[in-house]
Amino acid sequence: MIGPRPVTIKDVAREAGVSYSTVSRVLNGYPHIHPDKRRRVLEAVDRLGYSVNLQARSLAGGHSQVIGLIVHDLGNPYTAQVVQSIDEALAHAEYELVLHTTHGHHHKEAVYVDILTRGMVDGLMMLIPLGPTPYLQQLHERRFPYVIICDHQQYDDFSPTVSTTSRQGAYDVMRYLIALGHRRIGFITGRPDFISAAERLEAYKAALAAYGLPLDPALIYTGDYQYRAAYTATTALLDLPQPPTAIFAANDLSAFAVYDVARSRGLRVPDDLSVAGFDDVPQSAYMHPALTTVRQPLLAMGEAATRLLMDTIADPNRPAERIVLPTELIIRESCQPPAHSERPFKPSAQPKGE
Amino acid sequence: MIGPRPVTIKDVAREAGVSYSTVSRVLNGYPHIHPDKRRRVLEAVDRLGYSVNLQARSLAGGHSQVIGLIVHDLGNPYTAQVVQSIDEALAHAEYELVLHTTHGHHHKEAVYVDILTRGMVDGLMMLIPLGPTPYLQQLHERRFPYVIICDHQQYDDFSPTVSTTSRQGAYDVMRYLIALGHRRIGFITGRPDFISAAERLEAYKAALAAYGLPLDPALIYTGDYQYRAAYTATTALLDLPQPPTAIFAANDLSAFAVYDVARSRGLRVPDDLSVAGFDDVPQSAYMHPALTTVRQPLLAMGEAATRLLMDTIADPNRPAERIVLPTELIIRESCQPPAHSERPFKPSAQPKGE
DNA sequence: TTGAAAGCGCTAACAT
DNA sequence: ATGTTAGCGCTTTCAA
Repeated sequence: MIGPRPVTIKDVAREAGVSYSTVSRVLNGYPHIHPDKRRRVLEAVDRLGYSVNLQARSLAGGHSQVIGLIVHDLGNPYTAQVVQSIDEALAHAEYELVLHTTHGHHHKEAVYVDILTRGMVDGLMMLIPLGPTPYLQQLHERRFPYVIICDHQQYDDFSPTVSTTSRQGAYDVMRYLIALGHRRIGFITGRPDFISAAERLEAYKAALAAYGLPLDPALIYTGDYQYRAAYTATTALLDLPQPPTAIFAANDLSAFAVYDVARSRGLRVPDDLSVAGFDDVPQSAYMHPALTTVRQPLLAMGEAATRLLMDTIADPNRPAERIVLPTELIIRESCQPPAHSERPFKPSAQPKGE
Repeated sequence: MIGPRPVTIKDVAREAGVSYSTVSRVLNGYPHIHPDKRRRVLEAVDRLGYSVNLQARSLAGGHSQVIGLIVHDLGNPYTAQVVQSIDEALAHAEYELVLHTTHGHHHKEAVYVDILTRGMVDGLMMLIPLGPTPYLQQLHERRFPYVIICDHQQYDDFSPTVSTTSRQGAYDVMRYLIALGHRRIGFITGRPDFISAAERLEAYKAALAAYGLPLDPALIYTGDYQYRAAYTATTALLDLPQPPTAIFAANDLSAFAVYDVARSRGLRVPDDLSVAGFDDVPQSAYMHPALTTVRQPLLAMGEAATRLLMDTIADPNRPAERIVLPTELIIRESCQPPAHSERPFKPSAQPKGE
């Protein structure tokens, strides 16, 4: 890189006729400065078009005003939305965003954490759908500010966390489907190594149990949150001797696959088959029929995570806060009572447990 | 941040029993080093778990191994896809990604460019749908490596650019629709201040002219690449005394709105109304009917941009290369000959011009 | 082939 | 209230 040397703090100092630490003080909002000098510095900054070199500031022990975000996969709408809201919230707080994607390789997480926390960033956000790992423990011991965003509630007991009532959300779907009168409800799971997948499966089982419905293992088919696996799963489910009257897919994308299999077999949704998803990605509302699903408060998650991280940066010793955001059952058009039931099944009493 | 002090190059030097500039040399692949010392250094690095502080390296005149990406809006699938592919390509090249979103505020572009190019990054990528701006000129004069990604072909004449044959893509859609027999084709434009929108509109007009079809201004309705405006536009178009038999929307999201308006009026796509979009975002294939659209080579764009930037970093004085990637007409299910035409209209001769 | 030392631009003591 | 100075961790001369 050739061309005019960037304007440094020293240029400003010379231009304003003050020492360069005074310039630094003005720039960092240090209180006791003669109004005159402050004005002169500000003018010089303006005139010269100076702006701070974040690397240098950070190296010198200041803050970098950069935060690192490590995500698992940028490709799905869920992640993309959360990233966007984090990005927006961070912009308000005048922070830069360094983004790292592990592309699904878990071993890269620790590497990226290491790179980023070596002076590069003031804080770290992790949007990684996995369980506890050693680097979190280290981060915690170093009192390095970080926050975890996950769509379930338990990670470990020392990490600041933003999560959602996703288990409850899955339960809500099931309760809704059961109340509609469905007794054979198929379930397409998420990627089994994700905690979120296990949680939703548990909720599926819990709801069945709570309403005294039998658990038929044949109705549970393992997916991976992707279209293709869900397509296969749906085919298998509908080929069952006693096929389900409703299918609950562990995420919206999987639900879209259910739509397509149904359509290819001349089955109408919801008349012949009810379908519910999870996430409420933007296109779910545009589908036909519009998908009944569980909304994850994606925007709120990003905002909460940002606030939590800012608080932690301000005081790295504060106890780990955990924010749990509510999911919401979004009832649209893809579910109705099963074709052959005379009328919706009304749970007469309280479910057992819950 | 408290806790164990990060391992520095000096620690490694002490551990290996060499001077710390030797460590630096080993780490940077400097050739003339005694194999023994090299081994000892490497072992010490391993034992201590050392990794370089990118800030310091960058400040000291090395490279930061970080590249900056400025995008206009992370929220749309188009951007998200390109960002993902850039991210992936960059990871292969062992670069970090600093992401900046202007959230549509053009005045922020220059600010971000300034921040990022002050030592923070080795190169810059811009995914911003606008025309020439002064900061590009400056970047060019400084020989600061950057590349522009836009979906049209002309930006300025000195910027390395990755673009697509998007004008041709729009023309292809029109030719296809015309060949199908449509004579009244509605057009929902993109956001007027985007060059891409103007280009697609031009292509629309050019195709009409080339095939000797009249240009009815009533058939052109201004949108903004968003669902809502396209919904309004479609309503207006279908309310015309002589409504179009086909609607070409300047992006897929707008085409989805056309679907919905059609559906709400009991019009079947494509039987009663043909619909074409632009972009080929992932969900377009899942819609029913599957959307005929123009595929932008989003992944290839990210890869090409990365390669171009790497080349420019390697030699900042190389002449600006422009890579133009082909779009592709993806014919799916949403278009067919107009209901009342006896048979598809076949352009008998070459169109005039093209 | 290697070590010593001078900065990169900045912040934060330490002076005054 | 302000100037002086010592680093932050590293790369890169410059010597040897």
